[in-house]
Formats: sequence, C-alpha cells, structure tokens
Amino acid sequence: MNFYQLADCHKALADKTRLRILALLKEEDLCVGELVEILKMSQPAVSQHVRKLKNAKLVKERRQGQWVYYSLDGKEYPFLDAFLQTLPDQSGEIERLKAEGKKGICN
Amino acid sequence: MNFYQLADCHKALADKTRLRILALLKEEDLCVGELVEILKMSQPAVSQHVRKLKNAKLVKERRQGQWVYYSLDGKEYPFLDAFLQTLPDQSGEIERLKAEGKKGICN
DNA sequence: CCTATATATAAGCATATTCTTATATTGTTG
DNA sequence: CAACAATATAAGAATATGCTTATATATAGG
Repeated sequence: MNFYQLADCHKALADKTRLRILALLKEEDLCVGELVEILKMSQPAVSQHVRKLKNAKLVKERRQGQWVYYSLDGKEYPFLDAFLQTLPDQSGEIERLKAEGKKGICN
Repeated sequence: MNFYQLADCHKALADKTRLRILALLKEEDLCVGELVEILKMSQPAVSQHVRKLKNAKLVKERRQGQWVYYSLDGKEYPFLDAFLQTLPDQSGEIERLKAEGKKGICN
C-alpha cells in the first residue's frame, strides 16, 4: 500500500463522527436510521459519512429490503484491528437505542 | 482517549507528506534541512508539516545547535507501532541523501 | 555586535471538508 | 400503479487544510 492510499484511509478516520460510527459498528451492524438516532445528526450527514467509510473500504454495506446495514470491513488494513480496540466503548449507546424501543427499526 | 483526540491524531496522519516524514524518521532522526532535501518541498511547507506531527505528539524535537532534529514519538498511541510497520520502506531515500553527501548537513 | 544559517511563523490564496436544504432513487405495500 | 419509507445524491455555504511568499526568531562564528 502506498502513501497516497494510506493517507486516504486516514482521511476517512480523521473525523470524530466517523470514528463513533466505527465504534458503534464494532458492537453490531446498524442501518442508517439507527445511526441517525444514536448520533443525533441529519440523515444526509450520516449517509455522507458512511459513504466515506465505504469508499475507504472501512465498512461494507448489505441491503436488506428497504434498509441498508453497515458493518465493519477493512481487512486490507493490517493495522486496523489494533486501532479499533482503542475506540471508546459504545455499548451504552446501543443499549439506549434498545431501551427506547428504536433498535430494530430495520426489520 | 476520546473521539476528538483520536480524530486529531488521524488528521495528522491523513496526509501523504506527513506519512512519508514518519516513514523517514523510522529510519533515523532527521533535521528539517534534510527533510527538505528528501521531500523536495519548500522549507516552510516542511516546517508546517512537522509542526502538525509535533502537535499531535507523533514526533518530538531536539534542538542541537542551530539544527532541530525530529524523531518518532507517539508512545501514547498503542496502535501506532502496528501502523508504522505498514509504511513503505524509505531507506533508499536516506541512502540517496548520503550518496549525495547531504546527510550530515546538521553537524 | 554583525552577519550568515537553520528553522519557525504569518498572511493570503486555492482547494477540500462537512454541514444544510432540496431532490432523486430504491424498495415496500395497499 | 400510487403513496410511503429508507437511503442516496446534489448544490451551496462555512470552515479547514496545504501550499506560497515574506518575515521573524534563534544560534554560531568571526
């Protein structure tokens, strides 16, 4: 991997919202609507962030009906696992989503 | 470490010139003038890049006479070593500098 | 001191990034 | 098919980034 590609990967990682998304996807796959709920950001903003992560091959998508689930990818980055481990735990956010009955919008 | 700090760290890593500088410093400590020679960029541009790396605590500086040497730091980032290992080898650039008699400007 | 050398900082411009709002696309369902 | 729901894309504005040129600061040596 050359410097250009490595820089592009880190551009995708150089935003706190996208890091939160990765930390959330570490817990479990989520659809855009769930991310919108958790992050309390507009839907287009979230879509644009996941697109950048997808372009950087840090996440992959899987369409399921009218929903699109995102999950962690990044197999081609051997350093990524070590980094993901340092992300703050976001399980509380997922719990909150479930507590509010908003997990499983995408069903 | 929170998301802000982690994003800031990755902003520093999100530039191909700064990644090259880290790859070079992996080989050996270098002063600004040597980096200018290798990178073939203006001195202010290089200074500004190393400043960003320093602010992100990815490198540290050590003044020696009129020269300032930079070296790798980043102890506080547990994921950094794994990443540095994936950087393309730059030993050839150092060799070239020496071959041209320009290594040791800073002595 | 005075000058030269090495490095840092400042200001300004071009481009990139990240939102917002508006609209398009895709899939579901009656 | 029509109407709705989920997501994506586009255009535009505000801010950030990375260069340039010009200038400031710091150290060495006569």
